[in-house]
Amino acid sequence: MPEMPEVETIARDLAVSLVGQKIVLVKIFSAKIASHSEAFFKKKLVGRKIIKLERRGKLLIFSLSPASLPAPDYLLIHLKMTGQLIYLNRRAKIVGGHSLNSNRRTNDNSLAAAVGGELPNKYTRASISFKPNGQLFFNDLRKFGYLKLATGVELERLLKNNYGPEPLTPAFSLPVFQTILKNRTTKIKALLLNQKLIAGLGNIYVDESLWAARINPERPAGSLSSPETKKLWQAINRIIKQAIKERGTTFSNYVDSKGQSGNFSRFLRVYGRQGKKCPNCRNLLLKKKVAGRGTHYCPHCQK
DNA sequence: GTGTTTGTTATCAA
DNA sequence: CTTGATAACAAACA
Repeated sequence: MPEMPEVETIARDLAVSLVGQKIVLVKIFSAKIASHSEAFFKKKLVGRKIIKLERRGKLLIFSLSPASLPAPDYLLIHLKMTGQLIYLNRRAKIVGGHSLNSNRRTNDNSLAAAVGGELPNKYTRASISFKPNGQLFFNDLRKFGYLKLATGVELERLLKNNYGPEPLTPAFSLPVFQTILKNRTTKIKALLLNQKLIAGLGNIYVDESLWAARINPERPAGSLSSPETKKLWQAINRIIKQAIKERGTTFSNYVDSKGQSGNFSRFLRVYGRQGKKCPNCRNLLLKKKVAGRGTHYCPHCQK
């Protein structure tokens, strides 16, 4: 489940590999994940260079060099739940067998299928080939993710309407966070997952942040005291910062653009740990559905 | 066959 | 208009 730290890791790594490279071929294997036909993607992308790669929330934004024809200026890629972007720095097709992901620690078979062998594989929904070298594979078991072409105007509107301030930026100051929570009756967990209010958090980091701040996920957002709000704000920033440093969390099938797992899994305190002892108070951690999502928490110390 | 996994959006209600 | 709650989506697994 790529959230902000995972997408940030992918964006940083791919920027090193792809910026300055020219797109020479685009293949769409599953029409569902693409905003346009393969022919249209080819027409708009082939011959253009990647000049910048950014992330906003969980969205990857590839800036394309200008074309002479009116054309989309941006390629947007969203990984949603099970999307992966794997970059292979090679000219020709891989001849299967070798493993990209040597230190895999997951029992998810889709991961093994995705990066353990030949690419493209059965979950590869699109691929982009570059000059002078390399191929980017978009794998997505569940086909929730997408590739989308957008003009500058479209991108601007999309970001403005759907993405709130994000952790670790000046826009996400404590006063801004306080304003976001003020007078809201929705559960704090639902609020933190809402990308229009705060961009980048997902189920893992929300559960971890609420535990770190000792706040129950079902508390009405507006009911947090001033000290609680500050504690939660600090927890979010600290956890996201550390998760980026550790190159994200691999829980089910996340891998980075080289097929490697994220290291933050070692630092998870509540996510996926239901039935185990709370690291703070030693009581049992529980899991229940909150805001439609599996929610991990300690009923004893999260009030 | 049933329930579960989640990022995001559609839909409905107030 | 805003806000909030819930279902739906896809595919695989226990």
